[in-house]
Amino acid sequence: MKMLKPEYHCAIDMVIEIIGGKWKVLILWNLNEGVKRFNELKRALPGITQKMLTQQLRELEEHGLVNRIEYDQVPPRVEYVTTDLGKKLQPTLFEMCKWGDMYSEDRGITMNRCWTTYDFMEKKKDG
Amino acid sequence: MKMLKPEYHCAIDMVIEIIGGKWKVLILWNLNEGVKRFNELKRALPGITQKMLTQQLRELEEHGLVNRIEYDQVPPRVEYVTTDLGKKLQPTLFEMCKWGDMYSEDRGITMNRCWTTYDFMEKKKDG
DNA sequence: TGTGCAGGTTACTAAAAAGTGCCTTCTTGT
DNA sequence: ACAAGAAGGCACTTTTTAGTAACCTGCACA
Repeated sequence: MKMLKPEYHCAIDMVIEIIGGKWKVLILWNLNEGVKRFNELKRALPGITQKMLTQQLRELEEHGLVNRIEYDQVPPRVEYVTTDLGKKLQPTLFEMCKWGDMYSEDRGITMNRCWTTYDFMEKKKDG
Repeated sequence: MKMLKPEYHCAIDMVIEIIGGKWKVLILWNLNEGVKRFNELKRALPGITQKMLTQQLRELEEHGLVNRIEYDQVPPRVEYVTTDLGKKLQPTLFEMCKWGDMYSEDRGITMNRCWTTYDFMEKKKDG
């Protein structure tokens, strides 16, 4: 399991380590819509393997960005939810998204979007 | 050399790839103060190897965040400067820094700082 | 004559991150 | 009797990143 080291160059490096995993942003994006179950997330992330989803969720949990809620049922029921710390990351992701949008337009890069600047605008309007 | 793939999950993933190298943020931080020569950067980044500095600078250049200016002299003189695209990244880095500061305080993590929220405030005041 | 400096390159190695495939537990449905 | 679904675990391989060490050019200086 990836641990945050006690020493970083600076806060930005730390942030990159926290949200820099292969699937982290995508998971946060999905959980942003609301609470989700394991297999629900799995279906929402085409191409992710069971192992990677578990691993990334565990890391997000360890870093305090998501909560894992286990219900004592059979068959098991586990739900994932973003924490307050995770919600507070939104403005940061928004800025990254804004720059990324500008950058990719400038350089003619296309991509499968998840978050767009527009999504954030909508969210702001609703909130 | 690391190429940006034609396809990304989303803009945020792309941004992480662009600034996510081991020394990228530190280099940008240093170049933020103004133009620097190769060995000047090397001295400013204790622990970096020649190879890593060259490599990270090449990637930053390829991604359009810094410019490499080579003077035709002997001994060689090469200067590095952030581009407009690189300068536009500042608000993003500021947001990352802000969240990181809050996060590390919340979780009792200490670090060798480069950028701090304070630095950005000062910059804003001056500009 | 050879040492140093500026700004690299190349080949090789080690470590970290991601991906693959198969195993498990319990229960409901056919 | 057997499959499927939920939520993983474990061992192994591959790919990606980072680090080490040696080498190069061309001049200036002792």
